[in-house]
Amino acid sequence: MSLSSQPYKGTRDYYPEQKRIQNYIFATWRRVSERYGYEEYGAPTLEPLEVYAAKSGDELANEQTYTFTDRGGRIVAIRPEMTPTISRMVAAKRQELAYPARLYSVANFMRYERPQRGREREFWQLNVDVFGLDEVTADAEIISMADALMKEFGAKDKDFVIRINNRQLVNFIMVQYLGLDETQAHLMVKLFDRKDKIAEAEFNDQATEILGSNAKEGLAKLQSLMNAKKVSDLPTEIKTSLAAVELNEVFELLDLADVKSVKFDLTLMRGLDYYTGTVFEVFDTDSDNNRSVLGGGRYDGLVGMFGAEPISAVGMAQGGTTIENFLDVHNLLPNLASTTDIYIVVLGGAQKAANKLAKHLRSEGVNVELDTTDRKLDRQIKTAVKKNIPYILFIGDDEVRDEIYTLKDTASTEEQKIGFSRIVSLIRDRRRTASDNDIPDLD
RNA sequence: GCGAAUGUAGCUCAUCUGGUUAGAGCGACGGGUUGUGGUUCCGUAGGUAGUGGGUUCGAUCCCCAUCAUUCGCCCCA
Repeated sequence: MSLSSQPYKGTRDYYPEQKRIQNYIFATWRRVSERYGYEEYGAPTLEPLEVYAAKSGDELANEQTYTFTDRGGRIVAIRPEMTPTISRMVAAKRQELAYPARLYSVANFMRYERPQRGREREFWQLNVDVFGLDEVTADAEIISMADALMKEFGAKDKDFVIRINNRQLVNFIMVQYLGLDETQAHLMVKLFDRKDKIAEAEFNDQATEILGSNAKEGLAKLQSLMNAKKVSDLPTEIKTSLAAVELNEVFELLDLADVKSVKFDLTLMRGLDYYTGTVFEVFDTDSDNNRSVLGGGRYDGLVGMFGAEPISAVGMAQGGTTIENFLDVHNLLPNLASTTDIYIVVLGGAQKAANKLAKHLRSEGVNVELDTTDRKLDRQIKTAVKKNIPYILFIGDDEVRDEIYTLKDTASTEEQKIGFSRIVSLIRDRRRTASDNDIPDLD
């Protein structure tokens, strides 16, 4: 019997070509996070299941989590998200941390779901969170970072839109304005969430059903709500509520921060139950990839779940698969070269000298792959090209004698005769330019 | 968890309403022209048609099951 070479359902193998892309995404995540003064942390892949049960939402905790029972009878979950974990970590060290605590992580997660575009069972995610700030400046900072992150990936303002809402504003509208009871409010929230996916008539039908005896008045109110493009367009009794005032401040701060692609969207909910204030989501505006590529919000109650005094929190997360799809659709994926700088092609009987040269180059910090196969020249070159190695160095009898080598730029096919020390400085220069742009590009 | 489509060589696909040894391009590998690839010439290897059953004289083709992939729903990153 032979084993299947396919990866487990919903997971991916990262060969060097894919891993380069992933590394590029990770590097961009880290760079932007650190630019805003956030520091990286790590955490266990496993957590007790109950960490998720309370606040993540029933479906995520009960049906989408990989769980098993360990030998001590404990029910263990593979983390499906980071927010409960970082909240737990902050709660544990609440007395020692310096506030505001700005933290980020790049980590993998698993969810037991049906895989489809942009959604895998194992995925990697950036998590950025700030703890200990009650003020809306924190909300604005996180959303500004979301904008900066998209820009760092090369996106333009028109490529994405940041939809912003506030959970307390939604609550206020459901309870105070529409006068719904708990059950009705819950159903209405679900309906709001689905609004973009269904026709207007269907929305109205379902809204009528939920509203029951107040349908006529309620529908009229809903209509005026849906027409509001800005917070200030909302009916007076709503826009003077605390939540609306705060949301408006968030928009003002974003405007000051020059964040352009923002939009008030009363139907934006986000699925997770732990959000308590601002919620936002970055959507791709391209019709081929009309989906969320980043999301987040304020969740002031989660740290307090771990027995500590409550600590306010605002955070966001971006999935590696979704951003990769975004970059693909918008043609923003850079041409990423190998981490190997030079591939040495050996001619005639120069193998010994080539070995020595490789050793010298490596001792100067140059990444060198040496062809030891004695194959025909074109085969050796093909290997270097296929691996996307930026330079090919030829060494044969002439080169050994003169100590001047032929160095070929793989992408441009241009060649130069060059000595040892100049090769080293050339590679160093290239590395420096590459890290300035932070795109290890061939061009 | 629900619905739909798909599954033939490493990849992209053929195989004309079931009919003898399943083909092509690209790729891989080897060699030639004796120091230059992505746009040379010659050659070689590689498929129990996802898997398991069934119908039939005969199945890549029809039926059932199962696995996988893709696209939706649910949910969400």
